[in-house]
Amino acid sequence: MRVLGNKDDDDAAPAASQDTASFLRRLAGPSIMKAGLAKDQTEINRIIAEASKGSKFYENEKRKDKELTERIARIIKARDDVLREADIGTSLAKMEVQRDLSQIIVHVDMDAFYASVELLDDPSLGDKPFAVGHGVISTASYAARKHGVRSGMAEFVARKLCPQLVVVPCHFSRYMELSRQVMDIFRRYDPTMCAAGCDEGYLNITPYCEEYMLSADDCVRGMRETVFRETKLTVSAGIAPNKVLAKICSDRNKPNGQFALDFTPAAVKAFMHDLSIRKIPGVGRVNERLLDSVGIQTCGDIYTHRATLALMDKYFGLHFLLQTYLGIASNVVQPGQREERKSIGAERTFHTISSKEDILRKLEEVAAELNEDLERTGWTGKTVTLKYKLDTYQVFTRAKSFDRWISTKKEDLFATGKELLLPELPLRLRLIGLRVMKLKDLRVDADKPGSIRRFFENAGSSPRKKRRLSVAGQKEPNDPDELQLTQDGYEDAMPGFYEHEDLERDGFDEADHDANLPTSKPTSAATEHTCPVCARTWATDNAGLNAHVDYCLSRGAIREAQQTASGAPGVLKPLTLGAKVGKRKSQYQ
DNA sequence: GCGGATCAC
DNA sequence: TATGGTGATCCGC
Repeated sequence: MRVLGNKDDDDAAPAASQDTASFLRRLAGPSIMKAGLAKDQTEINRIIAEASKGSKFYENEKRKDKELTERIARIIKARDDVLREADIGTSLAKMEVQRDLSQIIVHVDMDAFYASVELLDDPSLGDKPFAVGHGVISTASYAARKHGVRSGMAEFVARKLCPQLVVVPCHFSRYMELSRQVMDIFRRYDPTMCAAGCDEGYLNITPYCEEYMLSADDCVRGMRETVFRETKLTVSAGIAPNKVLAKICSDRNKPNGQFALDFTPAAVKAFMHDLSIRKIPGVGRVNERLLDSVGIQTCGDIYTHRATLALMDKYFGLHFLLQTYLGIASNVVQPGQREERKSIGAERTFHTISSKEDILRKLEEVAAELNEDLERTGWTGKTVTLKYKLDTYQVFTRAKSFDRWISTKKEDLFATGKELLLPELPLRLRLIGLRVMKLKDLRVDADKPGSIRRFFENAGSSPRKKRRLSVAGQKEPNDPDELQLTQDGYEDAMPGFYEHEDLERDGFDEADHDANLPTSKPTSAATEHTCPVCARTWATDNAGLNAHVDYCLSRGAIREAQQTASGAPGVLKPLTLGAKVGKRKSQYQ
């Protein structure tokens, strides 16, 4: 870099040099920025420099400017070193080479599953806004969603949003029964399909389409029609070259629709470019905020801010984000295996208790439940973890490991839990749980994967694939040069208390934030709607309304509803820097 | 190995 | 008045 005042150079007119310009500004003094609009500050600076030239003061200023210039150069070099090290261009090129478009992956997702089953069993629910759950909403009917009712929402909040809401209790055995029926249909199209919870799954329909000379779209349409014909349940589907894309696509034309991505790199990248980062599995509310803090809202922004991300790899996980930017992920579909289970536990929420007797009674109940589950499913383990939640909702865990397989007897589980809990007292508790980890399978002849019995036995578990193609003598799986696109993910989680959010078709996903405001243009079937949360009215369709309601709710409207209801101030959870984005083995590698 | 935190379903 | 249960993974220590 050039610095003003090289001996040979004094009479040159280096006005074009950035460094020179900055030195002239420096020389002009620290108050220059406050000087307001001088008529020609550059000319003034030149005159000042001319007047000072040769003085000790001038030489000292020149030295300090040189040092600053060098300091900046070191910083820039450090940045460039990091970027060179990260070598994003090469990384992207390597990833691109590994892109596999040969497999047709489908994500199938039942529409408002629990609610649809309830409607099936009680047609009188008709078009009424209703929800399934108790205390907390498991699933809202589409009519209820129009009022802003969402899964995971407290029932009292839901009633505030929709006073005429009908809430029916869960009938898990019915859901499991229909889930099994539907999964059996899916398996006709891919025998090794992977159930992901009771209401969704991943299929590889490449062999099926080939055998029956079907397009992917026709195959999936037929599959969805079959499900409806045999169960009267509707299912939405996404068709794409990998699981992450398929999952995002299945949300696109919900309910009772399907969406196929073109199987070309250009189409995939275009699809990703404007997609909200929040749509990426693994990016939840926290990571969304963290990424937003460095200017990333869409997957396209990943590339825009790649330098920042390279510098902050430790916090964000550059590899994961670059894969996301390119729309590259695993396309391996296979059923979850029993031996992949990592832990088994039981926990219960109750009204706040604080007496030692009450607390120990609850602990004992939880120990009894866990004992049942362990014995029924044939597991033991080496580590017992106690979990408790204070009446402030803060959660704590305490663990104890043994050098032997533990007894799964209720009394022994209770004793270990007690040992962990007593030192913590006194406490005001609203939840107690026990979990056993480092499992040992007591059933040597485990049921075959995909069997009905296995499905029910595993209820509540969510085994995830670790490393799929780890064949002895093969390439080291962690070789950074070897992109592991064969890594599996989204293995079958079993039914949770409620199904995940499933929004209606949107036109919201890839829109920017402004598009979530009532000023956004309606797509089709636009009529006058009023947001149940912010009370604004505008012309939109159901999808637009839902998108807006989600936006509203995500901006703290739930808290407001609570305050209105309880008169108590909402509690903002602190933002913490937790696990970095991605690096989820189940998804990418 | 432990505890906190995040995420999915 | 009032907000779930099960399981996985990652990080820092």
